[in-house]
Amino acid sequence: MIRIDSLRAFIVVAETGTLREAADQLNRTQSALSMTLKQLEAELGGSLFETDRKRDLTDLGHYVRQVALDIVRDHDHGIDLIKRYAKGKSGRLRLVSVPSVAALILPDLLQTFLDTQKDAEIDLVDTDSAAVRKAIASGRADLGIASPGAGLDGIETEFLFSDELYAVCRKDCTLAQCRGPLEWGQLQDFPLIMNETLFQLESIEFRRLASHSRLSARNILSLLAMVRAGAGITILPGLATVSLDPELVALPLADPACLRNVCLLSRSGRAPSPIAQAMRLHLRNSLPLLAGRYGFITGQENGNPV
Amino acid sequence: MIRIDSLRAFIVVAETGTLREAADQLNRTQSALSMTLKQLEAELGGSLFETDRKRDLTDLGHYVRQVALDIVRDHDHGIDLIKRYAKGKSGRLRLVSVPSVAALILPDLLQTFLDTQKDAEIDLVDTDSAAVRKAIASGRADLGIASPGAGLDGIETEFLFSDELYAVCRKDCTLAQCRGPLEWGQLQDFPLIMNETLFQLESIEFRRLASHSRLSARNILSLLAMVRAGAGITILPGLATVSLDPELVALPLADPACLRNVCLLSRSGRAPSPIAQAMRLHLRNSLPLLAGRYGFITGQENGNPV
DNA sequence: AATATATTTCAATTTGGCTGAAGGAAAAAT
DNA sequence: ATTTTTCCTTCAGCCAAATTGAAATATATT
Repeated sequence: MIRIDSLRAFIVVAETGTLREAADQLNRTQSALSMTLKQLEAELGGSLFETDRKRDLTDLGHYVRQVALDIVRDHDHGIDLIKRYAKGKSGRLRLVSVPSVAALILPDLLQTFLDTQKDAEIDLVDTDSAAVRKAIASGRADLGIASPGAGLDGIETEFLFSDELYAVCRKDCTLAQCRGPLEWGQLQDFPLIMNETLFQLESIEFRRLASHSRLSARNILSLLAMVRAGAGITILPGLATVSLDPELVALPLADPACLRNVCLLSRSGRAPSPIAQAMRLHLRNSLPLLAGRYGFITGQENGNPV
Repeated sequence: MIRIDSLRAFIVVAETGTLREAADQLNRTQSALSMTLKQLEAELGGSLFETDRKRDLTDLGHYVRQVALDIVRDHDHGIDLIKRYAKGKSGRLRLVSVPSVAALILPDLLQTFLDTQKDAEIDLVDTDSAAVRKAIASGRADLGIASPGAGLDGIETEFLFSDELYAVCRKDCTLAQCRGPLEWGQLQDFPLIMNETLFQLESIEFRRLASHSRLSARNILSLLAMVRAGAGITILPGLATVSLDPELVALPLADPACLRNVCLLSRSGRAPSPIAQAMRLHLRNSLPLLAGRYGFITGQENGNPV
């Protein structure tokens, strides 16, 4: 039987590289650790360390360490959930979101949430959609807000809202003079700076434009800096253009497929914690109220379950 | 401390609804289970069941059950990953081999290996012996199959089998008429095309022949093309002559030293990955069975540890 | 109320990890 | 090369914690 404490011990030893130091951290004698590791190795039928000294891990050791880290993290998180629930606390919600939503929508929304759930705690992290999905799939976060995008399995997707895309260019760009929604053709003479949202767009005409793009940026700030510097134009969801640099303008696009879908992601096959459940409801209730303010669409459409 | 076994016990009790039945399933007495649950409840500070009878769960019980299911499932999955990896059932093996072995022996052998190790992945690369040794020494590959040959340090060598060498010439070559194994002398009037295997051969008479050679090739295809074009004769291990061009013939050699040794190479001073270990055993077990088919020798001789 | 079923409690026992001391092997220092 | 130091393993005894079996108690069934 592999005990979880053995894995914990192994992780610490692998980290410190010495039994004695690990023994100190774990408040155990080195002999106890030595025996624990020996037993673990016997169970696996192979060594975890290259020599008696615990400095270098074997191939097996590296693998076990990786998996053990996950096992221990998941385990601790689960136990934590249970204990918090038992204590009547709502617990801590680990939320990961794309920056535009995190910056514009979540502040209000989390505020009202915290008002109703006095003892709830929220960790909010923002990154790009791919990283959000990764965090959810690996269990590092409870709830994610991002574009659906294919990719990792084990993610449950629920549609939240759609956001129209806008072309963004300098105020003095000739494009800024155009009246009415822009057709793809009108963009073709301007260098396009790609960003993550655009990889979702599947329209053929857009793909053609995109194939000529020679520049891309992940971070909105640097993306806009490039546009401001005259490196080209880009396309962004409406939310990201709410408080735009006065040098720049956001122009509507004609193609009705120009939408970014924003979804709520959670790890599938996993019991949602009460607080995650509450947040989910809160989102569904509050988003329609915010829709007018930011001009996005919370239809009854279904999401794109992956 | 909440033990994972307590959660397991609780899950079963919650499922069966009775202590006695759960006790049967878990091979434990009901009193043990009773105490386990009591301890769990003490830890949480609340009851898991509505009454002493285990039929109905409390709210806390329902929640703990949900989360416990996840915890236990994740835990078991992780432990399973580790155990499978440790047994060589999963993971990636980077294998480098000389072409003759890669082409003739490995296909079957890898197939049967993959049959038993369903989740294993193998990268197979073929090159000449020198490159194989380099790949092993540098850590670019886990396991190599090649001639021992001196050279780089840090390589562990284990004898696999010996393969007899044959002279290869055109069917219409006068040599092809000779009966019985050829003596070195009989070859001296024919231009010899050198190849990598021949650098291993240390017989003095052969060295004399070799010193007059003016042509050499690394690639078997071009080597044979030269022989077919009448550029001379060459000498190859039996495995490389298994499906010979119909224009060519392979003739046995008299010198008993005419052997190519094929060895299993691995980086020394390093614990092999479990899958490499599994492959090593598989090779040792399977090669004797193939020996008859391809006419090579898997004696109990020791390898030539470098 | 009486019987049958299910669970708790308690002392005794077993299991298994932990400690501390002694011994051995590797690295560092002389 | 030899000594010293550092680090790890091994072993016997110890101790805590889980388990058992029997007796007591609670809950359902008739």
